[in-house]
Amino acid sequence: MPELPEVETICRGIKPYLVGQTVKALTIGPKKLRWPIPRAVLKKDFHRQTIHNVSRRAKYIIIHSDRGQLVIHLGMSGTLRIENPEMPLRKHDHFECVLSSGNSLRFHDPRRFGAILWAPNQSLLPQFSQLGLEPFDRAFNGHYLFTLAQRHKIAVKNFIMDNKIVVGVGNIYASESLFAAKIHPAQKAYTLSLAQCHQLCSSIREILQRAIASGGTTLKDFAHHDGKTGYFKVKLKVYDRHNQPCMNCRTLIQSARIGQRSSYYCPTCQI
DNA sequence: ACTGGATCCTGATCGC
DNA sequence: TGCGATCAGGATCCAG
Repeated sequence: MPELPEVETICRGIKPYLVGQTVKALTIGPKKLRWPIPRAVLKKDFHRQTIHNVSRRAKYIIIHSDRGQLVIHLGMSGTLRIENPEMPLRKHDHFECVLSSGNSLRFHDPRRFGAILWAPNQSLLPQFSQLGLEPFDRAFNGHYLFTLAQRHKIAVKNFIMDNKIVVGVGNIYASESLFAAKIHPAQKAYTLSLAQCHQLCSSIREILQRAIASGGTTLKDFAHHDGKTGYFKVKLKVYDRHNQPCMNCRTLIQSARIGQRSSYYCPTCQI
């Protein structure tokens, strides 16, 4: 479910509840997520640690302690909640971390595509080793995209969704960014001009930034929300708008499968 | 080295 | 109302 803006929003939302807290208890469910939860090492190394920061890399949420980092990925259906540990765990709650404040952090994920990992200090998770640039990194610019695009024959939509190129662009914001940049999603990456790459880069940044800003406004009551915490509705211009009029030119929005994912575009605005 | 397809799961929705 | 088919916002793995 969550794309980068949602993950960033959740990160900011849980941070004040976690920083400075000590891990008083861990409850780890029996089911494996994308990978098994490293129960033994978490009980040994994360239990009783103090959390001193919460950050994000790509769509991973990183909870920093002295001995290492708890790394959380929400997959397609994962959510995090701050709750009273007295409340019973719900179906599909796979992980709970009780804090010294009396709150608990709970990870809920029906589809179990998410992940909970442990990264000891001075180690690099394999999941992180191949990641491309953050979209807000200064090095992520038109030249960077243009250079990489030369080597790729895939559709530009798949290109910008490739984590080795740039992280955090999921299926929704890929469609939205390409609409903003007026680029057809099926255009082959290597045929992009430098100008298109510049445009695409700034569109991606702008779309994600706007989504984060809109998520920020819903942050206030983070701990009091239910499972929908952290999600927000952004005005999407093409995604899920098949056969609805383009907001620029009124042409009907088309949908197509590109790389096995549904894609939406305006056949008039996006050449 | 790059590419497309299969794959891990559950739940919501839709047509019959 | 019930039932099967289809689809879902992610990311990895593998054969070619």
